[in-house]
Order: sequence, then structure tokens, then C-alpha cells
Amino acid sequence: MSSNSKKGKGRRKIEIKKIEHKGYLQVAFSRRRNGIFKKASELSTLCGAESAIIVFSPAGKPFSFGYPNVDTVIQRYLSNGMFPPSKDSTLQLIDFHRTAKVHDLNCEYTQLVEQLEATKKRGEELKKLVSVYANKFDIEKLDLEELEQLKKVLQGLQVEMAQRFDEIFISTAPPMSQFPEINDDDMLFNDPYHEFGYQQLDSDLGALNAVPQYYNFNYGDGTF
Amino acid sequence: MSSNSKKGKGRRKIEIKKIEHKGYLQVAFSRRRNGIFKKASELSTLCGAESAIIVFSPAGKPFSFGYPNVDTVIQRYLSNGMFPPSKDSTLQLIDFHRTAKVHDLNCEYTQLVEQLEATKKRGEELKKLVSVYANKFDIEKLDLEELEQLKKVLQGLQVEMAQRFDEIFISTAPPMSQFPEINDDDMLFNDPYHEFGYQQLDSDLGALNAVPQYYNFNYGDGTF
DNA sequence: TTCTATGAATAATA
DNA sequence: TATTATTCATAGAA
Repeated sequence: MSSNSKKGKGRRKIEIKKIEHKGYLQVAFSRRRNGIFKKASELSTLCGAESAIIVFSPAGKPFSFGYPNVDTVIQRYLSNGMFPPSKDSTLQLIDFHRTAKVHDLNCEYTQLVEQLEATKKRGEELKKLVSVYANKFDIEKLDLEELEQLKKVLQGLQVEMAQRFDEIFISTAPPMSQFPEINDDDMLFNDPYHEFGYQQLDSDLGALNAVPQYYNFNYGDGTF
Repeated sequence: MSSNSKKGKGRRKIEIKKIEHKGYLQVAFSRRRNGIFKKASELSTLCGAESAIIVFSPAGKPFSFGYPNVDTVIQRYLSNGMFPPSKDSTLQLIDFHRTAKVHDLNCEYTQLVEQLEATKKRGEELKKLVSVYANKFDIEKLDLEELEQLKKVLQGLQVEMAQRFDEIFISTAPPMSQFPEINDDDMLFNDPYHEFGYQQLDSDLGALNAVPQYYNFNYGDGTF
């Protein structure tokens, strides 16, 4: 009467945990990846929703799906709130704060509200950042060498950011138990998902993102 | 005997095309979005694969899923081949060409042109920005939200850098035919997907990306 | 929302 | 790969 006893020769239930058998892992990866891409395509067709999926195989090979295409969706995602289509700088700044705030809410870090206050105190630097960026620099004119330099600068900055993130989280993080609840309304994630939350990253990029993203971004009010 | 006659009160087959009924559209969007996120989480758990999904609701609201988190995966995707871990400069250059080409193919050129146009509008301030950043700005004083914003700025920059790289390499690149073909083995897309290729979009965003991305990225040889 | 009956995805097998 | 027996997802209705 055990649930995993073989009754037929067809599909059997599997436990959702790392597949060890290499051969089957590859088959499963391929099948499921295609399944997801298909689902996404249906979602986009049915609902007219833009979507992008990026998957790296265990071997590190990238696969992607996008409607209308991956880059557009990523761009839209990354620039959300960052590049409001066209507003004056005041509105941009408001947007900037609003975005920060919403992000805060999404993370469900209650204490970040206070940090938001602190943020306002540093408005000057932020304004500078925003305005510099809003002034639209010209990457167009950089040649390869300059790009390489920029790359290094950015990479250096990211390292610093990573460290800064770590500091912040180490110094302000509440005990695990207080960590953000995931909003059940929009995130019908059940058990299987949460295990991710505490997964160890093996890439050093991980430091940049100590906080796993098992949440939805919800800008605006409540409706979807 | 018609296939859509109601036999039971349970699930019925639906045609995969834009849902017009607003109420049902929302329900379907929500259900299916969660279904996809669940599938993705299973894929990641079962195969240890990194994955990211971004979906914009019809209303423009972003939802995302990521393992280990969205930003890391996007970063990895965007910088793939762009920042090869460590190769000598010759190999790097080859890599650049290959990546640029593949990226170009994947984008099917469309939005690249337009983004190039947009990029051209940008002023001369990049160097200023770089120096501001290089001067450390005051990363020391940034709090979490500011760091998040900065992170997005950097990611935005990387997108642009990637594009710039592409431009540079495309303009100096050898003929198409020498570039790596995309491997059909891994492109297991069947009929259902291709219909997108000719799908009419009702959002004006559609015009931007007439060629949807129903393909896999296949760097490297053939194996997954 | 929650509940079914049905349609689809897919684990095992050939 | 292709098939088949199951489990899983989900359209429709409550």
C-alpha cells in the first residue's frame, strides 16, 4: 500500500529533489525545460503577457524563451522604475523613491521602511546619481578599450556593492524566523519553493544577492 | 459529436489564442503563471539548474521567479561570453565574436537597430558617470535601497555595454557563414511555438519585436 | 476562492 | 526516440 509501489509501467510519482542519476537528469531537464517553455508560450498567447525565461542547464548552457523576446523583457524588467519612459526630473525622482519603497514592501522587510527614511537624508547623493544617469551618457562613443575600462570599474563597484550588501544584511538582518513572509496572495508558492530560500550559492555573484527572490514584484496597488 | 460539446462539468479543452473575456483572462493568467513558477522551481530542484522567469501581466505588472534569484541569472545571461572567466586575450576576442554573432542571431537583429538609435541620443556624460563612480561616489554611505538602485543602474549599463560590444564586433565581424550555427539538437521546439513567429500583437510593443525568440541559446558544442 | 472532471505533461519502459 | 500508464494542471462551475 506504499504510495511508491509500482502498479503500472507508466508514469510514477517522483520526489522533487535533486536527481542523481545523470542520464535521467538530462532527459528530465530537457523534457521539463520544453514543458515550461511551452507553458510560457501559452501564457503569452492566452493573456498577451510578455514573458522571458532563462535557464542554465547543469552544465551551464543557457536556454531561453521570450515573448516578444528575451532582451526586451529583461530590459523592461531592469529598467522598471529606473527609466520612466519620459518624465521630468522631478517625477523621475519621485518614481525613484516609489520604486524603492515598493521594492521594500515586496521584500517584506519591515525595517526597511526606516531605512527609507534614512534614504531621504541622503537625497543629495541620490539626486546626483539620478541626474547623472538621467542625463543619458553616451556609451555610443566609447571604443573597445574604454568599454573594457568601464567594465573594470563596474566590476569593481559590484564587488564593493556585494560587500556593502553583506555588511547591511549582517548588521541589520533579523533572526531567520523574522525573515520576510512571502505574500500568499500573489505568490501561491507552497512548500517546495521555500527550500530555495536558504540554498547556498556557489557562485561568488551570490554575495550580491544574499536575499533570494521568491516573491513577486508588485508595483502599484493590488490588482494584477 | 462536436469536440467542444460539453460532456462533463470539469475541465474542457481550450484553444490557445488570446482570451477575450477579461474576467477569465485574469484567472487564467494567475493560475498559469503560478503553474509555470512551480514548474520552474521543480526544474531547478530536480536538476540544479539556475533559472529565471519574468512575466508582465497584461496590465504591465511584473512578476518574477528566480533560482537562486532573478538578478543573478539575468546577470549570468547578459554577461555570458561577455566576461569570459579567464582566457587569454586572443581567445577572448574569438569569444566576443562568437557571442556577438550568436546574440545577434538570437535577437534576429530587430530591436538592436532601434536600441542603437536610442543609444545614439545619449549625451557625452558616460565618462563623467564613470569618474563619479570610480571616485567611489560614496558607496560607503549607500543603504540597501540605494544599492538596489545602483545595482539596476549597473545592470542597465551592462546591457548597453553588451549592445555596444555587439555593434563593435558586428561591424568588424567576418561574414555570417563563419559563425557558429545554432544546434538543432537542442532546439526541440515543435509546432506550437512557431506560431508565434507570425502572431499579430495588439500591443504596440509588438512592433518592436516582430521576431520572437523561440529558440535556445547554444553556446559551445552540442551537448547540453 | 474551492471543487471536480478532463486535458496535458511526463516517468518509466521499450 | 516513441509509447503508455499515471500523475499533475487546470477550465468550468459552484
